[in-house]
Amino acid sequence: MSSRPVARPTRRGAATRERIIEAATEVFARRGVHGTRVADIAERAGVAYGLVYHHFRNKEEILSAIFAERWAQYVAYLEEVAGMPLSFRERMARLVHFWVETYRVETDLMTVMINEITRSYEFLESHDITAVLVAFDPIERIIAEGRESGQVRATVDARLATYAVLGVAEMVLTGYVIGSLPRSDQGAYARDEAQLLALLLDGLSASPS
Amino acid sequence: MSSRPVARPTRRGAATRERIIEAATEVFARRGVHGTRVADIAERAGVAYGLVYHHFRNKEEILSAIFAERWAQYVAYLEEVAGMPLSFRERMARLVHFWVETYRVETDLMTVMINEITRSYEFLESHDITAVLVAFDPIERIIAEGRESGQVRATVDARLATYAVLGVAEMVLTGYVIGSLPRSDQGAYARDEAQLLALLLDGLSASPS
Amino acid sequence: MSSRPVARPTRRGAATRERIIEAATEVFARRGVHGTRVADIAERAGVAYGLVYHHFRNKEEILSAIFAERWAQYVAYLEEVAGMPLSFRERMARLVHFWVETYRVETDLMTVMINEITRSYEFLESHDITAVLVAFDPIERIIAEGRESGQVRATVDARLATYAVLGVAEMVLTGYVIGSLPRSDQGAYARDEAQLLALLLDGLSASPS
Amino acid sequence: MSSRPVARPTRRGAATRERIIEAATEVFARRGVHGTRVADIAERAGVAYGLVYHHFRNKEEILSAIFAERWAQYVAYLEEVAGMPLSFRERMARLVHFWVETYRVETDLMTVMINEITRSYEFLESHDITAVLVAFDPIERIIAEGRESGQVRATVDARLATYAVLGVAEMVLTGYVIGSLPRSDQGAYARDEAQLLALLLDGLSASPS
DNA sequence: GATGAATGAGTCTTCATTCAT
DNA sequence: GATGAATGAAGACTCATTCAT
Repeated sequence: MSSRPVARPTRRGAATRERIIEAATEVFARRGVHGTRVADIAERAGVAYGLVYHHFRNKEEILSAIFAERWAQYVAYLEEVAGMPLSFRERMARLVHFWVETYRVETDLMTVMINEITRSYEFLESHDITAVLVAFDPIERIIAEGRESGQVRATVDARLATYAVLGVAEMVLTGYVIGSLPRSDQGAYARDEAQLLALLLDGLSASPS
Repeated sequence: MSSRPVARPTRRGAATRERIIEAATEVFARRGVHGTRVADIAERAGVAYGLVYHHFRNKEEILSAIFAERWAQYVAYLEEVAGMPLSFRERMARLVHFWVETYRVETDLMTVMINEITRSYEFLESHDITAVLVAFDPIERIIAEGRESGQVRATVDARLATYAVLGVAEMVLTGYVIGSLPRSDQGAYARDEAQLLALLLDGLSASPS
Repeated sequence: MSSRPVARPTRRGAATRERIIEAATEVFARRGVHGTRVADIAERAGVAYGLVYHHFRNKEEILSAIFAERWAQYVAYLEEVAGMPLSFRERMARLVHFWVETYRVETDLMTVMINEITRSYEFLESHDITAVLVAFDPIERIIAEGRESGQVRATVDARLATYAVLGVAEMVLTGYVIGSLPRSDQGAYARDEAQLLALLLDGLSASPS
Repeated sequence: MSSRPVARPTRRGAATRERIIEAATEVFARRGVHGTRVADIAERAGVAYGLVYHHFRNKEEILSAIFAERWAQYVAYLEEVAGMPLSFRERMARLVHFWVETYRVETDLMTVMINEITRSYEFLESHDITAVLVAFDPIERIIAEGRESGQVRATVDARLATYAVLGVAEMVLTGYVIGSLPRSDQGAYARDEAQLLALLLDGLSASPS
C-alpha cells in the first residue's frame, strides 16, 4: 500500500531501534527466529510490541538489520587481519583469538549469525548470499597468500581449506554455546586457542605424511 | 488419552510410516521443523494429513523418529570404524569418505541431523543431549587411541580435536548443500576427500612449527 | 507457499461452503465488507472461524464467490428478458418487476451486489470490470432494439439510458433498504412498479416536449 | 476528557484543517472511509498524522465535517433552484447541469457524498438521517409543484420520482467516475445533459402510452 | 487404515489514538 | 501548533490437532 518509511530520525527513535535489535539478538539466539514471537522481542526490549512495527516492517527485517549492521563489522575485522603485514601463523593466531574472544563476549550475536544467517535456507534464499560469503574471502586470501609465500603447503585448496577453518571455529564455538564444551576459567580459552592454532597449522598427525 | 498406539505394525502401516519419515526429512531439510507444516509433510508423502497422526503423536515426534532411527545408524558406523583394526590415518580416511559420501547420497537426512538435531535448542532441550553427543565419542576415541599409539601428536586435546574434526566435516558439507562449494564431477569429491584428510592430519603449514 | 486447494469435494464441505456464503451475504449487507470480521461471518454461519479459511483463502474471496455465483444468475435473467419476443414496454415491465421482487426477496444479496460489487473501487480494481458490466449489456440491447423498432425515441442514447434505468432501479431499491421509502403492504410495491414503469417510459412531463 | 477544543480558529490552523479535509476527501473517494488510514490522510495533506488529532477528534469526525460543510452547500443549491421562479423543465435542466458539472469539477467530493454518506449504514446510523434526506426535499418539492401546476403528470408519486431522479443522476455520475462512461470532450457532457433531461421529462417511449 | 472437515489457540500485523517533546 | 514515538486493542490468518465418516 503506502510506503511507511519505518521511521527513526530522532535520537530516541534510534535508541529504541537499537534496543529492539539487541533484544532480538538475545531471543533469536535462544529460540531461533521461527521460535521467537515478536512479543518476546518487545517484552525483552521493554516496549509495546506495536512499536517493533514502527521500526521494522516485520520479524525478518529485524534479522536482516542484525545481519546488515553486524556482519559488516565482522567481515571488516577479517579484512583487517588479512591486510596486516604478518606471517601466516600470526594471522591465523589472530583469527582464532578473535573467534574465541568474540564468542565469549558476544555469544548471542555469534549464535544468531551462525544459526540464523549462515545456516538458514530461509535467510540465504531471501538475501544476497554473496553478502554472507564475503566473510569467506579474506580467509581464503590469507590462505592463498600463505601458499604463495611458501608458508602454506603448495597442495592446499584455499577455498576448501577456508571452509575447514571456519568449520573448526564454528563447531568449537557451538560446543561452548551448547555447554558440551564447558570452559569455566580464562586459561581454558587460552589453551583452546593454542590447540586450535596447532590443529589448523599442523594437523593431528604426530609426523607429516 | 496418551495411550493411543499411534504406530501399527501392519505391512501397509509400516510402509506409510516410512514414507512419512522420508517426506518429513525432505521438507525439514528445506524449511526447518518450525517452518514445516504437517500438511507439507503429508502432501509430500502423498497421504492425507490426518493420517500422519495415526503414526505419530505430533510433528516433533516425527523428528524424534528420524533421530532415533537414523542417528543410531550413523553412530553405529562411527563405532564400527573406531573398532576396526586400522591405523589412525586409515580410520580418518574412512570417516572423511563416509561423511562426503553420505552427504552426497543422503543430503536431506544430513541436513536435518545437523540443523534440527545437533543445532537445535528445542531438540536438545527436550531430548537427552547425551544421545546426540554419543556421535562424538567414537571420534574422540579414535583420536585418543591414535595419540596413545603415537600416531597423533601427544599434545592434542582429543575432545577439542573431535569438535574440530566434526566442524570441518559439517562446514564443507554445508558448502555442498548451499551450493557455495559446487561439485559437479565425481573426481571433485575424491579430491576433496584427499584435501580434507591432509588438512586434518597435517594442517595447513608447509613445515611443522 | 504451498497451494492449498481450499477444499470442498465432499457433500458436507459443499454445504458448509454454501452456509458461509449465505452468512457472509447477510453480514456484508449489514456492515459492508470492510466492517465485517471473519469471525462475524463464522458466527452467523455457526462454524468456527478457522473453517472459513478451509473454504476461502480470505475475506475478499468470499465476496468474489458471491459475485461469481450470483451475478451470473442475475445477468442470465436479464438476458432472458432481452431474448423474449415481447414489446419494449413488456420487457421493461418485466425488468422493473424483477428488480422490485428480487430486492424484496433477496434484499441482502442485492445490497451486497450494489454496494460491495457495483460500487466498490476495491472490488472493481481487483476484478475484471467487464464481468460486472455485462449486466448492462442486455438492457442496452433492449433499449437499442426498442429504438430500432420505433418503440423507443430515435434520439435516445442507449448506453446512457441504460445507466439511467439502472440508476432508477438502484436508488429506489436503496430507499427500500435504508427504510426511507417504507413499504408495508404488498400493494405498495405493485404501485411502485407501475410508477417506475411510467416514469421510465413516459417521463415526468405532463405533455411531451 | 472530551472537552479538548480540537479545532482552533487561527489563520494557519484553519488552513491546515481545510487541507486535511481536502486530503481526506481525496483518499476517502479512492479507498472508502474504512480503507483509509489516518496516516494516509495526513500524508496526502502533507502533515504529521498526530496533527490530524489537533483538528479532529477522530477519523469519523473528518467525514462528519465533510458532510457538515459540503452537504449544506449542496442542499442550499437545490433549495435555490426550488425557489427560482422557473418552469419545471427549466428547474430540471438546472439540476441536471448542476450534477454533471459538479461531478466533473468535484468528483471526489461527490463520490464521498454518495458512497460514504448517502450509502453508508455506518454514517446513517451515527448521524441524523434526516440531515441527509433534506437533499431529497427540494427535489420532491419541485416535482410536487410541477404536478400542481400541471407541468408534471398528475399521477406521478413525487417521492418515488425523487428517488428515480436522484438515481439517474447518481448512476450516470458513477459511470463517469468508474470510467465505464468515458467522456473526453466538453460536448459529450452537454449532450448527456440534454439526453438526461429528455429522459427524465419524456421517458424512453416513442409515443406516450 | 484413510480422509479431510472442523476447531480454536497462537501469532502476526495494522492502525487509531495518545502524549512527550 | 507540529511531530512522530509509543501504545495496545482489534482482527486477519495459520496450522497443529481432533474426530466423524
